[in-house]
Amino acid sequence: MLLSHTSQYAIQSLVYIALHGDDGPLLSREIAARLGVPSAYLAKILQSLCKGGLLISHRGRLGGFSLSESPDKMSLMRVINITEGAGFTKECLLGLKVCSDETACPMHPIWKPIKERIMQMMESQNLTTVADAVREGKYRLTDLPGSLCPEMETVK
Amino acid sequence: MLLSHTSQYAIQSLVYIALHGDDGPLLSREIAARLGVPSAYLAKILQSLCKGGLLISHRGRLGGFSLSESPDKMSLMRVINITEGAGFTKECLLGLKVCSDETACPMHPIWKPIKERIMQMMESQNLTTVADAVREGKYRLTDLPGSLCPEMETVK
DNA sequence: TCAAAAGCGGACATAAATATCCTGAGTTCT
DNA sequence: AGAACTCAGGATATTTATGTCCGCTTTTGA
Repeated sequence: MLLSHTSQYAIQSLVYIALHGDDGPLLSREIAARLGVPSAYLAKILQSLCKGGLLISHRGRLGGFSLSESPDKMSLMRVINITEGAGFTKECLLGLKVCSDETACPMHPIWKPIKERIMQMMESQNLTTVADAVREGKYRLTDLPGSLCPEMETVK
Repeated sequence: MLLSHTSQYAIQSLVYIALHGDDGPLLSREIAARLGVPSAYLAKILQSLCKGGLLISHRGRLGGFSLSESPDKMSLMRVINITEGAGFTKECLLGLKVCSDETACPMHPIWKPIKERIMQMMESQNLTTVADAVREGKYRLTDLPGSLCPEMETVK
């Protein structure tokens, strides 16, 4: 509801790369398979994350995608800004064209603090904090059994 | 982002009816014009709100739509349940198939309290509280100038 | 009784998000 | 150099949400 599939796939992929990308680039195809997400579509998303400066792509043999910088420098807000567009932070609950503090919709005073908390969460959470939560073992990234175990057989 | 256009139109319409529906049913066409929303589309939405039990429709001359019960008994959650479907309260931030307290996604512990607050807001706010906020004059329902003034000339 | 008014509901149209396909360009290993 | 591999990116397809159209039924007032 809050995030599009595109954003969800993007976050999942980046966290996956943060977890498993230490010894070289990861294949788009492999990431898609691990996350159980359409491969060709994910390829487009990874492309846009490259343009957005979060990923670096490598072509040819041993190619793939790797993070452009330290994962703890990449907040979820940076990801969302790329995948949802910059308007994300400005939208009104009731969909009014203009809804600022001055000309507010009737939900504004109730919605505003909640929205701020959402933004704060997106700013404070980054690829490392999420990846750590996964590594702890308490939380999952995907539905696929063992999808986060490096010892699982390689995707063909 | 959080709510679809359909839900936004639905809430706006219901509040409009709560504000102006005291002396008889209101026309779908008039509501749409006041809110600046596509008329034929809104008609469908009002229809589904009838099926959902929030509105009563009246055909023929002097027909239109009126609330089925007291506006303070209609929480926004009731509206959203009709327009977004029941899954709304269960969705995961990262889009995982199953994301409960037991098998949680990595965002779960951060997202859960925020989500609960959103639900709480939707439960506690009802057509009367929102309508009152509009009546106070501090907040708007629409972008149309004077859209909430009954003395504005009738929509033809 | 009849015409006008209003919602009903099915069919259709458009737009945006999601998903797929294919060819080309860059890279690496032999 | 050549073969195998991988991303780039344009074209296309599918799905879902949104939006439109029109003939039908119901209701009311002249």
